[in-house]
Amino acid sequence: MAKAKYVPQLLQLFRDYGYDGATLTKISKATGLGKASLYHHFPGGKDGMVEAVLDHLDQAIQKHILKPLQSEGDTQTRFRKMCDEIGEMFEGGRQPCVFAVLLMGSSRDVFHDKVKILLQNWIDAIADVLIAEGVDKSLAVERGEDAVLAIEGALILSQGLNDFTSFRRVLSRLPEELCQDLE
Amino acid sequence: MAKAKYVPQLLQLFRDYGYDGATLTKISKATGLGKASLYHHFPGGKDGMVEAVLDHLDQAIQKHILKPLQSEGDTQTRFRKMCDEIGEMFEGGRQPCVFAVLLMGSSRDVFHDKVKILLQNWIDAIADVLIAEGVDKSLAVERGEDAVLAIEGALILSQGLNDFTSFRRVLSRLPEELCQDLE
DNA sequence: TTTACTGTACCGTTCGTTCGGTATATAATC
DNA sequence: GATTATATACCGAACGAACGGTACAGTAAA
Repeated sequence: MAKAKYVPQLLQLFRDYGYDGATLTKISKATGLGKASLYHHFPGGKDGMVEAVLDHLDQAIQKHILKPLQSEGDTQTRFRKMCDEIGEMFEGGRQPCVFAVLLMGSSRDVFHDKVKILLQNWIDAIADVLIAEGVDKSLAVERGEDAVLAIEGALILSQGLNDFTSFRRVLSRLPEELCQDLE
Repeated sequence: MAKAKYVPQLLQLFRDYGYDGATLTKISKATGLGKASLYHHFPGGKDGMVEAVLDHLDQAIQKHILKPLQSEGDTQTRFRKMCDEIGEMFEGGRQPCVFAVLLMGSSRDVFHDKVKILLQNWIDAIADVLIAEGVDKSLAVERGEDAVLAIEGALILSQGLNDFTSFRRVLSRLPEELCQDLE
């Protein structure tokens, strides 16, 4: 499937222009595919393209976030690994989160359910690590939420201010914060 | 000026649908004003409406955030007041932040500068309080950034999960966090 | 009689989508 | 081996609908 070639380009377009702003003309120009050809690869149209992007992201999260969390070694080191990967995924804060993009604007109603699941998975993955370390479940979930929330907020602030130090700061202190009061 | 009547409705429309999604047809329907009337009140068209909303927000921030911060009384109590106001402004996490909305999508290039200034003002207002309490300037700015960042992130997470507890949690612990290590 | 406002009809443009059809390559049939 | 089918990849042109925006005559109020 040649989809693998186009999905990353679609991801970039939706990050740059949002759902409404990423017009088929822009997509056509960026991918080099005619509009009709786009509908050959993505019969679901524009919405289908977003679905493909979200599926791709689901796998990317599993690979770059869940896997580091479930690897061997010290807990804080594993969180460190996750944060390193996140730093790369968002290019040091220069790239917005597609989840946030899709939640803002007219695309919210259509993709809210899928985004919710992906966010939930992310939070749960962090919480599960803490639970395995003996942290109370509700506290572990709270810390998972706080972690994701800090990352999302840091992305918005970094892009809003055109200054990416806050994103780096959040990522660098996150492992320690997550592990506070551990055994 | 009858603008005062329409600007809050515009704010709501942009929050709900984003810049691209808030079409003139929707705006016309929601305000009860025909297109011609809209252009009479907002000669700048859609962009002019956003400008009006941002100006309105600038005043609202001064009234509901800067004023509580500069009032009399205990520092932590003043932060508490600010957080209460913020809780109301975003209806407990149910309303997205227009800044974030405008930063996502095709409207980013047009309004980025204005949004940046408003975010900066907000951060500075928090930092100034801490500086007046003897906190080192760079640390004070960091804390201001962390506060705004947590609020923005909590809004995204709350709306993404359809669960507003994280927003409330962030607001409730923020005053104490901001005041840590204060004499 | 001027000014503030509005309804209607319309402009050109762009939106997402679809149709009809053309290459090219592989597979099946003779 | 030559000849059909079948599937995949791709595109130009056009579709109706909706977009942001405007021209203008008309009404209401001062």
